[in-house]
Amino acid sequence: MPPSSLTLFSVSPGSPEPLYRQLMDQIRRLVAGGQLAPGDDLPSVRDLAQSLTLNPMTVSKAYGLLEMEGVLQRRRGLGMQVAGAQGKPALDVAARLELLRPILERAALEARQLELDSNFVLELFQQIFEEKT
Amino acid sequence: MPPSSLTLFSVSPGSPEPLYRQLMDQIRRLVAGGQLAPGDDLPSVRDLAQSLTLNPMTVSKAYGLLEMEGVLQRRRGLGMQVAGAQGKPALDVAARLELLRPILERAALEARQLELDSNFVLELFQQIFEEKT
Amino acid sequence: MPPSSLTLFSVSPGSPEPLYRQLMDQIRRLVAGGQLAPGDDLPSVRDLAQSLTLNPMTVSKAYGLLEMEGVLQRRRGLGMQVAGAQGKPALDVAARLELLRPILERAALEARQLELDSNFVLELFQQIFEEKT
Amino acid sequence: MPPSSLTLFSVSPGSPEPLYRQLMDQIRRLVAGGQLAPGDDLPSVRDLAQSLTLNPMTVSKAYGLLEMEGVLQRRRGLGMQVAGAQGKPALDVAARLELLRPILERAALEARQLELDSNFVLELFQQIFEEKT
DNA sequence: GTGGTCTAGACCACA
DNA sequence: GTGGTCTAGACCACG
Repeated sequence: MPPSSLTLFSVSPGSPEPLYRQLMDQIRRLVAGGQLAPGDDLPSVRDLAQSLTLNPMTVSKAYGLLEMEGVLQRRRGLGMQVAGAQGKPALDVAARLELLRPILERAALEARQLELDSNFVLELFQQIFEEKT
Repeated sequence: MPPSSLTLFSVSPGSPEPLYRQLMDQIRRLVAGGQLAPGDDLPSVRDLAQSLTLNPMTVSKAYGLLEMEGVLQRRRGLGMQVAGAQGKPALDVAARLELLRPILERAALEARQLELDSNFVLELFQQIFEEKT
Repeated sequence: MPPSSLTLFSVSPGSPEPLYRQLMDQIRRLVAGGQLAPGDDLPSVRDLAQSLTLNPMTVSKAYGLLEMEGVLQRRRGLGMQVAGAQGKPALDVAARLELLRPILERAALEARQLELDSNFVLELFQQIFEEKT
Repeated sequence: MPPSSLTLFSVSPGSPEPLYRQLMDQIRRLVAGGQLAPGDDLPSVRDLAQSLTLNPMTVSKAYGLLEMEGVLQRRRGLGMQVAGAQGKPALDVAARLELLRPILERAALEARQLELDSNFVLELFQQIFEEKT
């Protein structure tokens, strides 16, 4: 159970989404996608806060709420780690797609409001998707 | 340019979305969808506020911000109306696609964190895009 | 004393400046510059209002205030005309330059806030000035 | 990034210019002139409101609009600060000149209505421009 | 009649 | 502590 890299994480201070919530969503996705596996250690509150230039309380709040959800578990004196198999089984593709649905709906809404053609939008999306891979 | 009906509008006070923002989104959509055409009058601040049981300032804030965006136009002493073609030079397709880029990048990021395959994601996106059209 | 042409006048509804005041300033300038000479007839309230798509009351207010200032004079049943020599003598160049000073100061202020070099600004100004002549 | 002093700010309640707009203009000028540098903190809404004996909402309105313009940046729970270089890509000279064009066109129009010679006008403009620098 | 500004005072979410 | 939202109610300029 290797410690997870700091480079997995990022937040956008400009977004209307609260910072602690951005973090929570992100960790949930990383766990669902398997990039954070059960037993993996998470970065310490202090390290992650420094790396993202956040207030440590913000990171702590995200960790705390995810612990309540059962996604993470606190091991006294050792930091947080991803909850084991008894917490939640890894999600299959269909379930992970469902997690993606909200943002796709929002993007589709914006595209329609911009009166954009489906083909152009899909093409741009594919291009963005692949270039950063 | 008939006055637009009060019945076009509604807000949900329970939503986390601020009331003035709900109104803005709604008006933008009505304009984009053609239910409010350039030159149409909007309900007066007071009428709309009363109809939605809102404070007039809340409506006024929405109107004011939409004026700054170029969606609406003030006619002094006469009320607001939907901005005509001269209001916005009408962005071309490429420019509008650029406006969409940020949310697509965010969606792509989330999809990658979920370890989802590009094909599945694009398919879901297309389906969402087209079903609501 | 020919009737003055409707084409001399214009207003910008988008400006923060009240419409009646825009009209007043404009007429004062046209009189100061000699394009409206003492004895010249002004367009009727109705004609001018229609030509500028203004409320006739707005035009009437401008005319009324200029009458109080002595710039215009009302001739019963015949409309307004530019006040004669006894009203105000034509302004010399220095005086007319003074009337221009406020907007030049405002333009200079904006240019400085934009950190623009005096040479570039003057060049653009000259170009604009001459192309529309 | 030191907190900016309260003593930098002032408003005149007697002016026809709205208070929030006076504040906006002042902050824009302070930023343009370098007295407020990117990264500097602004006084808190409450502090500035008390110092100017304004309602906090008035200050908040000014801050909010400047944020929309990209001049200021919100740091949640920490207050506002002057937007950094990444906020605005810093317009080049040509683009900034374009922002100046509307007022120069208006000034040229007024000058023509006053039947003023281009040389006199440019000379006065240059004089005004340079004396206040 | 229209919208715009301002105040006072309350409540909320975020860090 | 920070800013954001909303209300109630007042006053103003404009048309």
